[in-house]
Amino acid sequence: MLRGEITTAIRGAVLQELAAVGYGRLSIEAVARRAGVSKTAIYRRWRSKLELVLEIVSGVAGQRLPLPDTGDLRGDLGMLFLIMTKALRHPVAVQIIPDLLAEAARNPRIAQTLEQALQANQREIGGQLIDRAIRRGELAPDLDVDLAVDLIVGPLYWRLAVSRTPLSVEDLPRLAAVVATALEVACQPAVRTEPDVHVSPITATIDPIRS
Amino acid sequence: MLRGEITTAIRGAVLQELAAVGYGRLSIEAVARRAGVSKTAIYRRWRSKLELVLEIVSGVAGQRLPLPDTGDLRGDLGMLFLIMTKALRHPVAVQIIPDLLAEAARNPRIAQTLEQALQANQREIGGQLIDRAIRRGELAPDLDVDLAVDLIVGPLYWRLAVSRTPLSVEDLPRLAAVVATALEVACQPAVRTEPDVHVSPITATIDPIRS
DNA sequence: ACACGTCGGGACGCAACCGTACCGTCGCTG
DNA sequence: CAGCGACGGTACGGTTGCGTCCCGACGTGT
Repeated sequence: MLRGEITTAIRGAVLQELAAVGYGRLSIEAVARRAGVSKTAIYRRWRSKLELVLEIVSGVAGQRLPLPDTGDLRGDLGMLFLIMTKALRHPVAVQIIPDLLAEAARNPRIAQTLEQALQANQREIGGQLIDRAIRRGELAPDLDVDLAVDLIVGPLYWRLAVSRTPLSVEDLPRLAAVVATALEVACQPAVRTEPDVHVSPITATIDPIRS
Repeated sequence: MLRGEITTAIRGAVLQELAAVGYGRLSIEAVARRAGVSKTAIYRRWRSKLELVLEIVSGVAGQRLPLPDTGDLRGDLGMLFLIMTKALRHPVAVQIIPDLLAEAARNPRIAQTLEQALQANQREIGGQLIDRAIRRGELAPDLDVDLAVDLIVGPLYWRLAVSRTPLSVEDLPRLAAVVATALEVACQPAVRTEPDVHVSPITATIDPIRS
């Protein structure tokens, strides 16, 4: 039987090593060194570096966390942003995720695993959030979901994982409000560039809630 | 005197190798092999792998391209998105940029160089775009610039470099319109969650244009 | 208590890469 | 035309990591 404590030590070491040097430079020896374990212990558990990383990462990223229903789109968005911020504030996660995403562009198996773990999870959450809003009447049913996901995830991911400019938690509701408004407008193709609209798409979308 | 043709070959090989294996696995020998050049030729020109990459990347990324003034915010955004899309469609660029951004999180010198090259350039463009809109009266002068940049760059970067879902050029104007609306709303802290507003922030922001 | 099976640790051969020292060649200059 | 200086290419020792093999230790079942 494999000793669980050693398996755990390896998992932790992989994540730390992944954050420290990235997938490209990840070496089994370094993992073993960091975990205080022999290489054999690793090779006995995983066939290769790729499977090692895939199994561990999908294990960590695959855990689905439920998105509580706050009652309205802005609240749901704020909640989602809070969860995302919490996750991407972990120095290990914020280091690993962009690295693996970059690596996924060249390694199909990594891409596939991330798709199944992270993005499926996130798309489920995003879809959930959007579906709720549609059911509430906050968003149009024919909303472009891809565009909506980009609008929801893009700005916060950019800020936290790419730009890395400090972002306080108090800013999240504002971001949520702005993104919510953008989403409400996104399903109104009539908006365009004409400033002639007097009944704005926002009120037009919000109105059904009150009726 | 150093032979320019060899220097050029090295530059190209570095970019290709960077796209193929990433910064972490980039090896001088592989670059020399790909360029059809000896290692000495490289070491004679650059002290280390870091300086090699920094110099070449900043050379490529540092070229400032002007953002034409289309007359209104939506047009400017569409133009910016077109430029971004064009840049991020290059298979080499879309591979290198996320990789270096991930690497920048652990290597301060890379972070600094990217900041100076890419982000300074981009912030200049973004700032230019925002300044113009403010001067036109499309955006409020007290706009949160950081938030605005996140809203502008985030969605498209996410779509092109992370999610990598196909995105046709025809979708860009729609994205531009949505982002523009979001920006217009972003400076109206009164919006919030109350659906009681009858005069929507959009028309409130657009109105000054017509006056 | 003993024998067996399994696990972890260290060692080994092999390959890739680093950075450098040396050597032949080319072009410029007087 | 001859000499000099700088360039590019090859060869080398050292390091690191890969994947495997063998051995000692430990626990278990009878």
